[in-house]
Amino acid sequence: MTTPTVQAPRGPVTRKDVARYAGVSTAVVSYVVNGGPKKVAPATEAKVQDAIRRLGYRPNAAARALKLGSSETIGLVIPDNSNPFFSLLAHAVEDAAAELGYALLLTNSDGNLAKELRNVRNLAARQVDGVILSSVLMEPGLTDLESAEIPVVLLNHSAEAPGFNSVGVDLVAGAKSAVEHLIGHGHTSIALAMGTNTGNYYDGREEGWLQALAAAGLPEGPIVRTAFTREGGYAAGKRLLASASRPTAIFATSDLQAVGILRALHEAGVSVPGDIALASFDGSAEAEYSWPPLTTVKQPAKAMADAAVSALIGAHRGHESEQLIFPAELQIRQSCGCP
Amino acid sequence: MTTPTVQAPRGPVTRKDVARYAGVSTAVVSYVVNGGPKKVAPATEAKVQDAIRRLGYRPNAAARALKLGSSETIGLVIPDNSNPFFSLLAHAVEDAAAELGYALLLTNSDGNLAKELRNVRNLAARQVDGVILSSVLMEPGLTDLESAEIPVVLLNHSAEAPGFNSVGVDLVAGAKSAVEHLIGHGHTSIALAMGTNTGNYYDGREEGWLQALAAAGLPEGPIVRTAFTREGGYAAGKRLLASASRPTAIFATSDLQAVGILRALHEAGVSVPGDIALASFDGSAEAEYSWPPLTTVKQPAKAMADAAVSALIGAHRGHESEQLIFPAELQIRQSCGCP
DNA sequence: GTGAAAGCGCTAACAG
DNA sequence: CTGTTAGCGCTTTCAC
Repeated sequence: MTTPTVQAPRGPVTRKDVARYAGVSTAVVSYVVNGGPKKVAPATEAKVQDAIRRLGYRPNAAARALKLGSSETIGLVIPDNSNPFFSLLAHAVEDAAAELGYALLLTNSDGNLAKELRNVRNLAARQVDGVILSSVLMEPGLTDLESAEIPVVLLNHSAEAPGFNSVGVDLVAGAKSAVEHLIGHGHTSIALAMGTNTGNYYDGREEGWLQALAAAGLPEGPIVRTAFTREGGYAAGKRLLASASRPTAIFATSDLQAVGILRALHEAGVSVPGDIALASFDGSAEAEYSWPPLTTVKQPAKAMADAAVSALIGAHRGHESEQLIFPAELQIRQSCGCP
Repeated sequence: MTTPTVQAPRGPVTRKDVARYAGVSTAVVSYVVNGGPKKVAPATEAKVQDAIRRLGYRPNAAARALKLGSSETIGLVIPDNSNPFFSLLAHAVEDAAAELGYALLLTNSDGNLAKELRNVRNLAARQVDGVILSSVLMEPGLTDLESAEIPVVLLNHSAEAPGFNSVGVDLVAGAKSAVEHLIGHGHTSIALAMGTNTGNYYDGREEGWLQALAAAGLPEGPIVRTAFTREGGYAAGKRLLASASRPTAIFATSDLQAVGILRALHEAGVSVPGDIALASFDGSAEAEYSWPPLTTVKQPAKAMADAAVSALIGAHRGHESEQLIFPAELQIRQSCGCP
């Protein structure tokens, strides 16, 4: 029998078991597990490491969190991770958090204010070290986080939000560039398929569309307001097609809506971009594979996620809150009329 | 001054503060917070509730987790939540978990075995109460979870996995039904665009395709093996188009691949379903909005997620492991040739 | 370089 | 019905 007599410790093995096995104190085990704060003699360290391996010891995160007051976990609240843009964002947030050793508690609010509030509250109760919130509201109610002194950053938030850290995208400039591009193709009647937010605040994309039109001396095209979904876009497309003043181009405020519009257009036998040109916003992967591929304003999801996470983790009490706005870049494909 | 003298407790307020404020013991606070295990006089309860509200008390989840040995959290490991099917699944899992009061720690493995392992390990260390794993492997290495006695269920896992709880879909029957449908349209040369797993085990969808062909006395069409992505499908489409024996129909093992194939077909000017018919697998929302809309085998994501969560939460030690296989239903749209 | 011990916030026996 | 208290597993100060 070469195997040492490891009496299988009943139940999970704790730091105490390791200490006993290695013949040291529990403190020493802590020192080697955490690489500090005290130095340990190489020989002792080896003994401990060996004990850890043999016993299959895994530190208890809950105990650690209790002691340290930090769970090394952050919470993410997004409207819907089935939306390609948000799933991309969520993935990027997870990566950025993991990089720093944080795990991600994901919650969907389904665009529902009550659910958003519930999720935030729940996250606060779970001692997360911070919350990244993509709110349906312009000024989310964050009393729970505030009273728990949990840092927040608003993600995908492009409006003013004094007092909050936020990261968003330049909606106005992004939308403007898309509409200008459509204008460059010779269009003079450009509709807007505007997504409706629960919060119902004024959206920069509408402003950008307006500005581009005005700058070119063009009249306001028709606006149809609809959900930020494929279904919403589909409905918008049909309405636009039926309207007396049928536009020759459409700017949609999300790729998902554009995909819906595309379907409506195809069903009606109108050719894109021949009869009606189309551009949208988000730059999700789906936009690249629609037919025709969508010209879209691409949001730098990865960069935004990184910024949100580091703003959150770096957000030490007393920091000035800052509002980061990233530029969005027009990604030209074929739906606009480019070859 | 009508406001009672609430000396703002420095730092987070604990159960002790509440007890002091309400003039009761900490145990009583516990009883009212948890609704048990002891009864509390209504008057006392009211006092405590009031104290809780006034002080803004929120129980510390870490302490609770430490004491109870349960974090009320489950971990989910999926290949990629940017894949519409997985993002749908993740959303469904989150809903099902939330229903039972559990939060969801989300991790992506990016189809990468090392990352999958790392994520599982990390989740185990975080004292999750269970892990739902959509592994790249047929028989994932779960030593970390086993030694930590953390229950697992394999999700989206349709192969045999003795000893594990698993929930999956009937790949063979699903694929077969799609291919049979294509055969019903008169096709005799039906290609397979087969997704490649890292695990590289035999996939039931290939089997289903084969069976349908054999049952109809048809020769095996060409197979092209490619990634489970839009890009993979695109490459597959081009290869199929270029091959000497160009098929008249294609069965793709995922919607994403079908979307890629669609792009290749459109670019080549071949009409769908006129020149080449197409059917795929998953039933994601994206399939409904492609052009033409995809006939696809729909996986019951919601039901699968529910089953996985209840198998996990209900998974008491000693339970027999069971393997749930859900039927997948053919969703007929236009890409197959139906009007 | 190592160990003893206090205590993080909470639950639930046990005692009154 | 309410209070006292031990202890969950861990970190870290303080003493040796």
